[in-house]
Amino acid sequence: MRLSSLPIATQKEAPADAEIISHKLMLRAGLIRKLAAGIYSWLPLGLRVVRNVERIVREEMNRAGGLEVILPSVHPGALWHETGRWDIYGPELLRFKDRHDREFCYGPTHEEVMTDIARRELRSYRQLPVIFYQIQTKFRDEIRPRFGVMRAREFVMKDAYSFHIDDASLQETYQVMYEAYSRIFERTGLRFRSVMADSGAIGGDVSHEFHVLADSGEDAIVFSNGSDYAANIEATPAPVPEGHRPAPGATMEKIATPDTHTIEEVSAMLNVPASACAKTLFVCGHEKDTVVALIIRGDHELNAIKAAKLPEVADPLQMANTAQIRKIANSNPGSVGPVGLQCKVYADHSAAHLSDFVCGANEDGFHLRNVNWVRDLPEAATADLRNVIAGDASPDGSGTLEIARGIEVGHIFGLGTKYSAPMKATVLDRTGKNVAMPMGCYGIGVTRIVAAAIEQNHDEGGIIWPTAIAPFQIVIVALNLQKSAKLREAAEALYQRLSSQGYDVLFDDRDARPGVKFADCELLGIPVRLVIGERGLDAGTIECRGRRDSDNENIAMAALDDYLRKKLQITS
RNA sequence: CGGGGCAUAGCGCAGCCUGGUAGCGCGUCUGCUUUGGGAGCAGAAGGUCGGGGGUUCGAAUCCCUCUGCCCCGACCA
Repeated sequence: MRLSSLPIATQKEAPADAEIISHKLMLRAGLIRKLAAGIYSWLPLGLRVVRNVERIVREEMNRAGGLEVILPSVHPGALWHETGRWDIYGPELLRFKDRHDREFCYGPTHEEVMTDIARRELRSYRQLPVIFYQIQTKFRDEIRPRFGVMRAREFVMKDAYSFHIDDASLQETYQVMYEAYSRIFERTGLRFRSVMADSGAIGGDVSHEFHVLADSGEDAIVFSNGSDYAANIEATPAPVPEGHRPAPGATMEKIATPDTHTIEEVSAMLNVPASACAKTLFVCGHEKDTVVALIIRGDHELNAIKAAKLPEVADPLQMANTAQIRKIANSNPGSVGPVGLQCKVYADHSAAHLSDFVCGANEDGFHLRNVNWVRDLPEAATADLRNVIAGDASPDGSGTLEIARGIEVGHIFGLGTKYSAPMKATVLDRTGKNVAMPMGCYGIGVTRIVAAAIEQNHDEGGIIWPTAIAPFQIVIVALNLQKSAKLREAAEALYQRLSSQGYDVLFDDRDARPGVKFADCELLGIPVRLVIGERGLDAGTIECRGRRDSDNENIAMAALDDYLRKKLQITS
């Protein structure tokens, strides 16, 4: 592509509403443009990256035995009623009606549609297992779209679904897909990690997530320094304290703590560590108008996924509002505690292990000190309610846990018959009996990978694309073309030659000053830059520089092919 | 959804408090000069100040309302 024919100008300043680096750079480089909140257009350079990611995904899906399809993005509501998800999916499901007043939705995921295909087409165990996949636009009406295409409402996803005669076959395919995913992310050139995950709303028992590692990631992922244990923090069990709870010491006393609301403030005022405080959180109960109290040690954080699994607690987790808290605790948030509560109380294992702890007194401006379970309040039901913290023992018993940030770009699930049973997607087994097919589903956020790649790979100058997904492998910068016909001929010839050799080449043939061209090269992040100027022309050399290099290399024209092969070593 | 904020040229912003002919930087266009790290000079185009309503002789500015967008939020107990 000739840059002179691309009518998209790069920008020095990013729009004020872009917050994270990938969003800013994508806008400045002209990869995307916003149409509405969470809805983006992909411009030529951005689309090339998307297509490269898609190509890798498609190749590996095909290699894993997947069959590509394209399913409709608009779904009849009736299909979603069959599985009950029309009612439980919530406002993220974009619903609308056609001219006949019939219900439809824009597909946020395609289990229903895929299962409908399966139940129509699949008749016999002899046809199984089968993997269908598609690469297609999804829409999820996110509460708060943000971070550009990272958390967009409309996005491109690869979703695959597998159908099986039994769980053993599902597990086999699950493993195949796990390996395919690992290859996909290796081939993108990104640093990634697979972790065990909570299967969440989609259901099933086995589940792994694939995360691109980046400090700006929204997810916390946990791994052991003593084993290969790795999991999403949501799914990591916290260790249960060992040994007996220390015996109660001094008598419980009430102390005035005016204007002291947070654990930090309380622990500073009373000069006790946060780990000797108990914080009380009220969440909405499963039964209407009930609340449940959750007690967590002061230095710990509530894990919403774990809490929502408690039988008395509403799923998804919803915090009680101030009015509900006042009603049950007789005080405002900031002074609440577990002593004397009339509602169901759960204590995290670590909180249940506390003796002589500090907590709110259920009276505004007061806290209690030297509080003890059994002696001062009934023993609470215990559960794992907290996020693990760095240094906790690994759940598999070897090593301690460390925490890193990640961007979730892939997720695979063993679904079982969660969809096939209600939708009656059955086949005949060897004995001639109808059985519901266990299913797996496997997703990759194609457009999110593009943003994640930038989050992980950028510098002050701009994007640094991994070669495999870069919009172009090579950029030819021709300096002062207008001054020398000879220079122009040489640049043209090089562009033609490299293009015909199969390289994706961007030719900066604009009549712009050198500084402008160099700055754009860095912003666009093309892996290899070749500069043609008067300097090397007569000497028969060309100036080469990798995007991450700090210096130029002058390569003899004859040696250019070797240089490029080495620099761009493309894995496949 | 709750709370906060913003909306003025393609992008970034000022002007608003204290009402009186809409500005700056970048970008764009023309010309000349310049040409190895986002050039200089001269000129130009481009805005119904998000929409609607009100107050006023007069509204970007004050008031009401609608819309759009952004940020924060279940981690405060």
